[in-house]
Amino acid sequence: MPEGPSIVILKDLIKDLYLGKPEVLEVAGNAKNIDKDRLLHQKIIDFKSWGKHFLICFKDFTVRIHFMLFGTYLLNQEKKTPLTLGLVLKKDVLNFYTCKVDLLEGNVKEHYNWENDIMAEEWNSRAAIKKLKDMPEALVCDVLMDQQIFSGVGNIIKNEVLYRIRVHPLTKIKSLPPAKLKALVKEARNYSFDFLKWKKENTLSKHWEVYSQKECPRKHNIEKKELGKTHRQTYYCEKCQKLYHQKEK
DNA sequence: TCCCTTGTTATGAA
DNA sequence: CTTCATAACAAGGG
Repeated sequence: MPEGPSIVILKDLIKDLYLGKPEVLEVAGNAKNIDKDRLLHQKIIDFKSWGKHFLICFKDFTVRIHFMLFGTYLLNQEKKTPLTLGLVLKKDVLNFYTCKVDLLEGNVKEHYNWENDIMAEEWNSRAAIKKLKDMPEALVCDVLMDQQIFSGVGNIIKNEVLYRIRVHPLTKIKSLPPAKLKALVKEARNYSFDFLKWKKENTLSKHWEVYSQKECPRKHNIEKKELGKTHRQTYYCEKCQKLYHQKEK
């Protein structure tokens, strides 16, 4: 569920149902961070996504849903786990489980910059490159997960992008040849759209080249280690992916 | 049954 | 004050 492309699937699914502005007829769920009465009898004016955030926009505020690691949603269905937020609309019921819910006041555009949403039309690769150049000591496995640079990229995308560009996860930004830096930014977006396509086809895992794999496409052994600041699992091929070192003067 | 994870934040140490 | 590391939380699949 949680990486950016999956949120786009949810947004598209719901947007297709509602060309108009549905009114919230009932609000259910145990979400504590928000005053549910705020939503009652209000019209939803838009559904948006930003990175891993799903946004339900009202005139004066926006409800933000973050699915974290285990979050799910159901359309016109229920399940046994406690409901975090349920919205009853005229035609449909939207149920969200195991997610974090927040209310953002005012215009949603004041809260987000879509230039760093990896899935957005507004995506700005030059801005991403500039931010990367400002953190020369950072590791490539960490920067890909940085939501201020690549909003929407998660652990799967991180691993697959690094394999695609044949760069070792422990390479520092300052050591990356310029062409590889560009490729990093370009593939972060490219792979995210492949992820979107394959997720819709239900073939995502079939296309993994390193993530959760035992060997890479060239039949080399895959390493699986907790790397980077956050110690997230990193899958990579020592033979295919090059560890760049900055040249000593 | 146990182990693992598409993620983030609160907390406290340094 | 800031930065960093660790703990905490969650549900379902293999």
